[in-house]
Amino acid sequence: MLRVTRTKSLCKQCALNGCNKVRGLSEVDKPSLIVIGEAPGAEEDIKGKPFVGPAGGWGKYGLRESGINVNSAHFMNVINCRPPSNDIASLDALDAIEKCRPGFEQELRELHTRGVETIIAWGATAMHALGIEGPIGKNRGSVYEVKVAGKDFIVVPTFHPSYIMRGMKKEEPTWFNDMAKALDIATHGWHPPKENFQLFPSIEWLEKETKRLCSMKKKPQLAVDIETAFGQIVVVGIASSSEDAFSVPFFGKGMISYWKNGDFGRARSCLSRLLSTCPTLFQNAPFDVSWLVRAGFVTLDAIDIRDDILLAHHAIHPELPHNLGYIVSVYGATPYWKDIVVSNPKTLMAMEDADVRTYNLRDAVVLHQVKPPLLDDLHSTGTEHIYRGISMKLVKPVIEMELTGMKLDKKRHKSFAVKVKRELAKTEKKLHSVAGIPKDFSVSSPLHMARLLYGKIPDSLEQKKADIASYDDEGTRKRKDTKKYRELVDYVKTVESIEPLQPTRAAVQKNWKTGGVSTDEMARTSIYLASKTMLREVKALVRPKPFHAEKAKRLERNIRILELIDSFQELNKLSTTYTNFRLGEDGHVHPRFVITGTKTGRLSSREPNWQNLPSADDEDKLGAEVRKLFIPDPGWCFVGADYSNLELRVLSWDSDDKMLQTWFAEGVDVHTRIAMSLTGWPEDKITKTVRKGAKTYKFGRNYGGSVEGIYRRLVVRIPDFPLSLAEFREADRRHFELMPAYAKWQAKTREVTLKTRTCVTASGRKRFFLGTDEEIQREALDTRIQGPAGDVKNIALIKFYEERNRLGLKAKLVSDLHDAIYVTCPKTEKKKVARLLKECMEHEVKWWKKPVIFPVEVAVSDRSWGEMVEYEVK
DNA sequence: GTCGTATGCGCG
DNA sequence: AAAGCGCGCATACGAC
Repeated sequence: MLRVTRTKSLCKQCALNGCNKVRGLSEVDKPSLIVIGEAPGAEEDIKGKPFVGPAGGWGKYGLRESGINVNSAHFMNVINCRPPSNDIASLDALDAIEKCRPGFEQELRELHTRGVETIIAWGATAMHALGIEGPIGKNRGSVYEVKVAGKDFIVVPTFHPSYIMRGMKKEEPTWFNDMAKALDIATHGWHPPKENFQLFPSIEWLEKETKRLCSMKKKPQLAVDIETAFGQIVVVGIASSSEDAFSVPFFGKGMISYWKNGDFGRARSCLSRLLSTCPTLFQNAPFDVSWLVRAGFVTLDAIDIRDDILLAHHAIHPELPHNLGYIVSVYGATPYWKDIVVSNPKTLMAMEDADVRTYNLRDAVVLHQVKPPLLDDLHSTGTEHIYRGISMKLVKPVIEMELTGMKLDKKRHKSFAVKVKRELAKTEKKLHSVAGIPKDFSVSSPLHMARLLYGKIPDSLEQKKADIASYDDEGTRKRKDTKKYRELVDYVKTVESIEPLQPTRAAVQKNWKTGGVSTDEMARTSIYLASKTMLREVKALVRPKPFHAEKAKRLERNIRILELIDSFQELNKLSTTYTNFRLGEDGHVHPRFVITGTKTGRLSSREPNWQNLPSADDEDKLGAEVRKLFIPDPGWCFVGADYSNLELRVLSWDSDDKMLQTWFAEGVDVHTRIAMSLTGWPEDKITKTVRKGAKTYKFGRNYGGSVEGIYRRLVVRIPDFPLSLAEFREADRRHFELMPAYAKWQAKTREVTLKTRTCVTASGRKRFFLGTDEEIQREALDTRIQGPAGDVKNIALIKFYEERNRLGLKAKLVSDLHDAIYVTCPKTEKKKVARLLKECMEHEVKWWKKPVIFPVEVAVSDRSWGEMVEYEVK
């Protein structure tokens, strides 16, 4: 046992004056590593031992989970005495850090002589005390060689256990990893990566190196990373191992060309040869490769994209962040380097060439570093087939979608924009003039809206008023002729001049997650419906009193305002989101599709998000125009196909629910059947409203919604839904009775999720949940449906890409809408492509040895995306 | 000014 | 006590 008393010489001058009450401690004479925290807490103070309180308990749990023998660690703090109310930032505590320093160093020296050199720093205080600057969030997981008290130590900073204890469970796996890394260093020693970088190649050197790499018998895998600025590739970094890398620069500081005269062409040939001869490795290949293809350095066909670190990490653990800095902090050895460059092109081009290229090559070599441990994890988690069989194969189809894009009908877009803006201005004017809403009222401001709906005064208003008052105080020297002052005054004036709706009878709706008031469409609709009811009641009075007329007037104002606000919201959304698209040189909009964008395996889309454009369902709405703005190239057309009821079919198949399966097999309308099963009514009694209600119910229930929660939303969305809550509960009971397999599937999913805190889909995707018990049950229910549905479509995307290549068709993939795929092709190919798309999408799935096919419906258009018409495939 | 968080809303 | 899931984007707002 080792117990270290720190020098007491400075204790008497220390503000805490505890005379190092809680001394560093290990159970053995020769500990294997050192764990440093901040300061003793209440419990430690009483017992006189470090890490015996709740945070200490969590810390030891973390150590054990990381494979560390708690008894072999030496526990110590930056200071040995408890700061008042545990406040490490207090002046007294800061004083103590200084006064305890000699003792802190003495303790580390003592340990060093015993051969202990590895330190886990729990939290920023310990990290800073060891001379490592910066925030813990960025530096955690990196390995630092530091000199303290004249001795060399290896430090791995990570989160303080109290941070994890306070509920940051999402960081827990990262925390374990960091500490396991420290254990590995304590056991096997620290071998920092070497960097053999060529930053300024001559053309001769580049050609020689290209020849050497490309003529090797076993072609080396090249890690590739690019930097871009002002629409140009500035440098391509290529790493042939975790230590050796070279730059292929094109521009230097200030966008000055790197190559002179004809050497650019020679450099370009080298790059082309490298990229089309050797297998490659990327962090986010869709980004880099689409740049490389557009720059003409390689074709999509020629490049062999063998691995992608981002995709691998996502397949292993979709919940975690996937940026390279994070992945390297867990799997790699290079200390955090991402502060070197900011994404701003101006700043990038102001940097020294050596700095930019070193950063770029570091991005490349670390890919080799982290690849082997990532492949191990893919193997041990059983997610290799997701990575190799789906994610990697999606890379090229996804790049193709981005490169293809869709042509924007400029003329139509212009008139659409004008129309939306005109309607918006009209609505706004009415809000001001007719409904008496102040001009500065912002529909997008929840604070304004809360004042209007509930008369709620924002909490921040008092502070703002106090601020204004402080301008009047003498001595503050605050000038009133400033923009800031005017804004304050205007803000208060606006909020106070909003006359709240009344009477409303609707209860204030709370946001259950944050406790704030709710001002969304549902809350507004509740008030709207209540106002309508009250108005009817007032109007129905046989002998109304004079104040009733006043009341009716106020209610009419409510109704008017809420109607106008809804149409304003709708138009505002259209105006801000869809009247300004960024176009490529080809006049196309080029959205990106992100393979790692979701936790379930769906794709996500961005810049712009192609997956949430208003659908063309409601012809009367202006939103229906948006998809019509996108047109095929001259002589080309669109072919699209969507799975019918994909998620519900996945559920019926995965749960083996005979009822649903029968309905699907018979080809009847399932939502009508569900409505019949809920109500017990015959088919002719199922109105559109009831069917809509049944659909809402089924979707909500599938994803873990409660009967009450679903009903609460349902009555607002479908005001004339005929069932009472009691009847709805009864319907729910009946529904589950009718579908015992579905009920069992849900129960089993919940049970397994709670027990394992993981979820495996039929398609073999895994999630390792980090949320609360309640959250993760709902997430698991959703993932088991959404995941396989996404993968059915992912596989179709891959199949189409491959088959199209095999057949040599001109058709190109355009878009992915979760349950639909859109393609563009010459009109002459329409028939072939329609058939091919249907065939590829209706592939047989054999997961869990239960073969199944999910049927699709095909549609085509020569005109626009918004005018697709059904197409019979022969 | 820039950033992160909250809120709301479009889609499946 | 109650809470449907998965996204991206626009705006507001407070902190730096």
